[in-house]
Amino acid sequence: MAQLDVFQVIADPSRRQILHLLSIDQLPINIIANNFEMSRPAVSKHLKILADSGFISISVKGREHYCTLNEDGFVQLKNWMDYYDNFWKTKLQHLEALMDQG
Amino acid sequence: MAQLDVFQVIADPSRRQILHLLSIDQLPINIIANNFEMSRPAVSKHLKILADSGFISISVKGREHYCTLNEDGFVQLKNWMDYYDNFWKTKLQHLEALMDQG
DNA sequence: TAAATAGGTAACTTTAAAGTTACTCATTCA
DNA sequence: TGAATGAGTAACTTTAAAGTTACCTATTTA
Repeated sequence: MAQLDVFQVIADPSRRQILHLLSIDQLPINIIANNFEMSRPAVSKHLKILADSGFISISVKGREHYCTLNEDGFVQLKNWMDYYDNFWKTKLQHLEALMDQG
Repeated sequence: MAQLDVFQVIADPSRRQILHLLSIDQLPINIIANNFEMSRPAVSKHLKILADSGFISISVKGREHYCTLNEDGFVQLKNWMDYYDNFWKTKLQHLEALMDQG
């Protein structure tokens, strides 16, 4: 399967909403689906994408599949963010250095 | 115009590559376009999207349009990231608290 | 001032993503 | 054990995004 792009994964508002739900509590798939207008199979697809890209884990308990947040996907995003965080921090420090000189 | 979703904006690999280029130096549009296989109008569209969503600023110098990174777009992403950073930090602290008890 | 350079935009095509319905399997419970 | 519940998946449709080409304007320079 083609490696999923984490940026592509969180581009979808529904998927971000799912992540937010799961940041409050772990939930079985039907409960998640109840929070959306769209059909359960649609939610199911989103969950598969989130699982394949490392944002959630799914554990089967009887006939229920519980979803939990998984740090892996977030780490990839954070690495990207950190680069630009550092860019802006460095820029600010540079400005401060100029101020000190002046 | 419909408000642009910053997550949607950075979902495109070309746009992220543009941001990376601009983290090294500010550049006029043609120079940016030279770094890509795609046509200049395609790059131009990406730049408009990046500008409209607050990731870059464009300043006209004669017939050249210089592109620079703009912090606004990044801040929106960072706010989102911080929520989940906090989620994982809190979770770790909770685990540590359990360890201390046990 | 004509040619070259820098860039915007409209019209169109292609493609992939997100949704749907219909079907299937597995588990639970009455 | 049959009905209900929880969930996966295949086949299809629709839509929006990303790219293209063609054409236009503005600025610079020879």
